[in-house]
Amino acid sequence: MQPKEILKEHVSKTITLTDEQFDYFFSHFTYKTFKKGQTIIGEGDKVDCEYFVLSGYLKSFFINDDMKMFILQFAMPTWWASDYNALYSGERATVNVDCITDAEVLCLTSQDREKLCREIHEGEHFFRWRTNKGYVATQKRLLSFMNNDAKHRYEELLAQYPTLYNIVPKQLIASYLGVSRETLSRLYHS
Amino acid sequence: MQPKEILKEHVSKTITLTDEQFDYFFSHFTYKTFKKGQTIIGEGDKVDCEYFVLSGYLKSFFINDDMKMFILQFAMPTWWASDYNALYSGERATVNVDCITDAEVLCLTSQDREKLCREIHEGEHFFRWRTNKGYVATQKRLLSFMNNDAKHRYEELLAQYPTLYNIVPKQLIASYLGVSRETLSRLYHS
DNA sequence: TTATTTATGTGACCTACATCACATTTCAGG
DNA sequence: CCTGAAATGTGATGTAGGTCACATAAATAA
Repeated sequence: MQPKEILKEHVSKTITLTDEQFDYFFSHFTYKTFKKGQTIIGEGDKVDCEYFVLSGYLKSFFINDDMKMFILQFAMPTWWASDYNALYSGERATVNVDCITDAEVLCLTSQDREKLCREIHEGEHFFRWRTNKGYVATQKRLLSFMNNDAKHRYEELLAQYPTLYNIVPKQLIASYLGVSRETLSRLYHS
Repeated sequence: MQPKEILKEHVSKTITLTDEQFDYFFSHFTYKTFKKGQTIIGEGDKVDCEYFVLSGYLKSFFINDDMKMFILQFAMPTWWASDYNALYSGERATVNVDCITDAEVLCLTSQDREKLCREIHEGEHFFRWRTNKGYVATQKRLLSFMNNDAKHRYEELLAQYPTLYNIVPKQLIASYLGVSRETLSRLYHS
């Protein structure tokens, strides 16, 4: 399937655009490819894009002072990724985004997103709903963090995204769950 | 300050509306008062409103199977509160909202919010940005949960919201931080 | 293929925080 | 102003999960 079709199908789940409107919408995106391991957003960068994943897997993550990594999100096809704090506030990136596998993405600059939101009311609607879904999902994850132990969170993750298990190194799964890789290893060998 | 002025000042930080537009916007809100301890949204309720706090303090929280409480958010004046999952999905409430103190709020039904978003482009813009801020804040809190220990999170909370310390029972602060009340007590007596 | 890194498994031990028990203080209602 | 009910403090003890150390396996480069 073509990038344009993938995006169209995704957007159509929330809003209805005429073909002309969608052509215009799509014209603001730039197609890019990245290699496995490549950095898309690095800490300290100026952030001006968000990324719509066409193929492959990204991760957005934070590195603390002890060089320990915490994964905020895995991004799979039709998901969006960026450092949304930096993107909306204009501050430098504190969150990194890089490629777990080779990946194809569509880039949308913050400027163009705001332009599209201004020019196409439905576009603004789309981005409101997308953000809202992200908000609710993050809140659920926060609750799960407070409420459940590591084993429970591990099972939850696998139930929700079975594909991750085969594609993503266990280290990264551990970083997502907020446990050490040793603990994760013990969890699923029991 | 009047409810209308409080909301206007709040909304003006993100968007510009003419007086007529704002009058129309405001006409969709309903003023309500609640007593300390009163439930605004209870688990299992049908949720059709979100609440803009004019005065007082609310909390939104989740109760797990062991009857343990987890606080998602304290809502203070000019903050919004609801069960946003239930509100957007139409499902029953899993998150409760109640009053820590006597409170005045403005209620906006989900229907009216969507109506306003449809009729006033700037309105949609406002709600998109508000949600985005919530999203980023929740993501930061999630990171803090993974990264920092209870003491660090405690100091972070007090630095950000010093007023909470005097108004909100320590139990609730503990529930927000995700530690037992005993542990919290030990943290700040050392 | 082999060499060299990088990911994973597993034991021993440590620590932050939970839980339970009970004392003490604070507060709201009569 | 008293009185019972919450809220808070504090000790003793348990446990999930961290950290360190090293073995093994898998992936990537040469």
